[in-house]
Amino acid sequence: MHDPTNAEVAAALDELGDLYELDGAIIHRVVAYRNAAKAVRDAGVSVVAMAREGRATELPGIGPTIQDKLVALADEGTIPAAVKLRAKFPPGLIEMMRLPGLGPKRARRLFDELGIDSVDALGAAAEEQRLRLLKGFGPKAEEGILAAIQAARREDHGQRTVLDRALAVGEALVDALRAEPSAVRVELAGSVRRMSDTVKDLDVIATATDPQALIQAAGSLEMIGSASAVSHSGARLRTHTGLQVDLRIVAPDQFGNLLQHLTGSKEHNMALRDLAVRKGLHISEYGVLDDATGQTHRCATEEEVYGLLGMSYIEPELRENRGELEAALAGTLPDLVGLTDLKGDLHCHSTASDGTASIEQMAAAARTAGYEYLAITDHSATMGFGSDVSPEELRRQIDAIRSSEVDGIRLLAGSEVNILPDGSLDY
DNA sequence: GCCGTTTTCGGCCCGACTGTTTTCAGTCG
Repeated sequence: MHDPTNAEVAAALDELGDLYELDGAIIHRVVAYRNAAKAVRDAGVSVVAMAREGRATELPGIGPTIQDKLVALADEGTIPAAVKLRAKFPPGLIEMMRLPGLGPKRARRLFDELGIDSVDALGAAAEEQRLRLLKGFGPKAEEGILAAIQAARREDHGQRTVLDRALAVGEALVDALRAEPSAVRVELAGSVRRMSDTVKDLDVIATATDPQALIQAAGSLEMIGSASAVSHSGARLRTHTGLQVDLRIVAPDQFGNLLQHLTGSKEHNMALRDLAVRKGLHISEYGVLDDATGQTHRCATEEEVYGLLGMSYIEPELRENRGELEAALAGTLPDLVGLTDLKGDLHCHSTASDGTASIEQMAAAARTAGYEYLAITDHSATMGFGSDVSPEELRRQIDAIRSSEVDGIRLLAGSEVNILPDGSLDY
């Protein structure tokens, strides 16, 4: 029997949180389990091993009670409280409460009062219009539930877009909006601004001399397929590529508040607000309310928002509540590696094998990017693809690379480059 | 259930929206 991994422990804590939520526990207790699950997921060492030594409480969000439950999970393979609750609530209930529009309270009432214990049973009951018998449920609820079930079955909900595709669409959209006469400032927010690996949708915020004109113009852009939820403050757009875009127009003196709010992450914002409350400040997308004066500070920039909390500016890429808030308070935020820090590329293929550009073209591109060196690493015949390169041809290519005349860039033959332990190059 | 340069008890992020209600609970981002 192996010790449960951190991922397994975290899943067990999340499940217990779900079960307690169905059981009607106060939300803070449920949140405590989810926080603990996150702490376990983020831990770099075995949390079960820590628990056995009584040290799991060293992790933020894990106290004596969860420490004990972790030991039980390690010793008995399960948490007794979870066993008890699983007997009370069928697994289908957890699936039901995950449907958009349903939550723990409503899922629980459907189970208690109508005996509905699975998504399938729920769908059947909605079809037969039996849900409206319940107080608080009406025709709209039945409609919404059926739509949610269909969406879940189609599995197109929860589908995410890889960053490079989302970023390309987002930057094109921002460029197009900036070209509108009514636009003053247009920026990407959300997970794409944090450079998350994948994103669910795009958030764009803007200031404008004529908000209505900009919203109208956005809906008629060539790349936009449809616009919905159009209001005085924004619109929901969908690109032809299928990506959803939430556009928000904001007053210039609140641009920083909204940009900070919509950039997230949710975890970062929750921790930031929690920290602010301890200082008597309340952060929202509209401003920062100071308990002491009753005044709400509107911030044109994010620097002002973080500054009010005594923090230096936090780069979007760091906003995941992984210690960046503490570092911003202590002034120990790291300098992020940026494109300008890249000194070269040690893996590229030319038209000599399966690349699409010549050595000279790539060297010129590398020089434009500010690189110091570029290693050409074309396939040899032993790789089994690309053109068949004999040892003689390889030698000729190395000579060609060495004799290529491109100013300001050092060209290396990949087969002859070694990276030394200290990171320097030997060739 | 966790946590504390406001507390060992009493708090725990903020606001909008929705459908169903006669003032709001539940859900969402």
